[in-house]
Amino acid sequence: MENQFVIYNTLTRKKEVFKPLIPGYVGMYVCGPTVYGNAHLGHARPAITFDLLFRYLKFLKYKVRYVRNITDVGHLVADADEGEDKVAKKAKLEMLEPMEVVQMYTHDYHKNMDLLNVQPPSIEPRASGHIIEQIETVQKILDSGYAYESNGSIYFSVQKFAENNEYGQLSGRKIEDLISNTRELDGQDEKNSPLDFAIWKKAQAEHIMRWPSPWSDGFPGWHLECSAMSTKYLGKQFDIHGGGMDLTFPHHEAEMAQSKAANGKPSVQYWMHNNMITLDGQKMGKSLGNAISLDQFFSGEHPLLEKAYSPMTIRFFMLQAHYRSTLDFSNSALQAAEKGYARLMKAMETLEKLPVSENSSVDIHALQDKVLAAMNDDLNSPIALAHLFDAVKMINSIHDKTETISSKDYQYIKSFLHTFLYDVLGFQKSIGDASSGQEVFNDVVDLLLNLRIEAKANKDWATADKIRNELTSLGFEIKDTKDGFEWELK
RNA sequence: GGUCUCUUGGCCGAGUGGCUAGGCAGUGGUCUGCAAAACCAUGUACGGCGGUUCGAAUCCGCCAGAGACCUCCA
Repeated sequence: MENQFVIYNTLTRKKEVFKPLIPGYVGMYVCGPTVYGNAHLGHARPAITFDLLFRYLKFLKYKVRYVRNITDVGHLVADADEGEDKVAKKAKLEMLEPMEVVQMYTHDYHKNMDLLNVQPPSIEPRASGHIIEQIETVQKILDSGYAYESNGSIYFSVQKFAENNEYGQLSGRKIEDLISNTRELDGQDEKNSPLDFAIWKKAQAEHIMRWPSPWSDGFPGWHLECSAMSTKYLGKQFDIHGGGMDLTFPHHEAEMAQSKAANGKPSVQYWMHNNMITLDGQKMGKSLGNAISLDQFFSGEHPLLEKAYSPMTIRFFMLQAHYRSTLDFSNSALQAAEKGYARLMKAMETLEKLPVSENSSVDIHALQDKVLAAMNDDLNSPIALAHLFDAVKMINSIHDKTETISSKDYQYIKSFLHTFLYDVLGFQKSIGDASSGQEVFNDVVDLLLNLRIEAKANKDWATADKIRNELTSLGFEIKDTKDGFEWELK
């Protein structure tokens, strides 16, 4: 059976069979964070979505170059707005250097991505480290005739570009609609048309991040960095470009136009966009002031959070929804995810000690096919997970001896589940480091519980209950089993 | 205002023109001295009104509600 990997292409609004430009190799570019605030739940969505894609492509034996940028240029303006002299006169050292801000939040982002088990991309370029490339890109666009200079700034002429190129295709917009719907904004008089966007901007006096260029001391336009850096690391044409849906317009539309203007051909084969995380039905975003940071999720320190949620709970929560659907945050949804994830991981532990039989009563290949078919259908992780819960049922049934599995099948499915859950979905076992002190501690708890077994054997319920109750009050959870006990420290 | 999208059972969340998604909660059971945990089993659904069709929650139209983008945003 032919089972091809299909992905939804925003450009064509259809699912398409994925076929890389060069067989066996994939170039993908994803818009990373603008590092001016703590990483929040919204940042985790594209990171996890495209981490899944990255991992799955590697699982399919592609050699992948994954580029995810850090935007550290263009949006950073000195805090002292409104020309307040008192603030400006204060000692310079009391103000944060822009790069200090960038460093702080980049570190925060990386730390949280690690916790979420998001693999680092192959290359993580920073906009500030590619000013030269961006200036070159501006020059190329000027040479192509689709840009013009105005008062030291360079603007991209959308209407001129649209005369013999597509503009608006990605975001489904028409030039006429764009013209009639553009708002009146300040500082638009330099532009020939409100549709035009800056690719190089002359810096105002208060703008602290600035670089020399042939046109002015200034900084590159926001959309430009992605064109320049994707071209540099992936070539003029590459396979996949990803990002949040909110970036389709204007960012990606502009990027597409710039890249084509600079390179003469369309750059991206497949555009993929993840949907938003919502809070009470509204997009969660820093600018909306309703974003909950990942640090807060992991610590539980936020008025809206009933408790702390582990990074794996967040990861599981996201993968339980399709990446192109909005996903609504709530405590009950996260707690449901937490329990579901625990059940899945518990079954993975049970998997290690399954009894094998002569024959299998279960069809492990059918299971594997269903999981992979779901992934092949535009990364349908929720369906894949649904089938993995069938696997949970299967594992538990074999454990309870109501189903059987052959040794050969056992090795096969164990290997597949390990690969799929840990390498593709990126789940991790809960981190329980067994240091030597920990082992002694474990032995002591076992000792106490063995005493309890003896007490039980003697029908000394008072002692048995005392041991259990006291341990419980210390935060242990005691479970009696057929042949003994299990415990864990909550 | 323009463009587009969404509306699924107590909650989250898939999917499909006719065949049980799944998770959590609930209920019943197994296990247990009791309990907890675990495991097994299980119900309620597709915003409203029309239309197409042998058959629609799934396609079309209208209405209602919600959201996204149009400005920095994942």
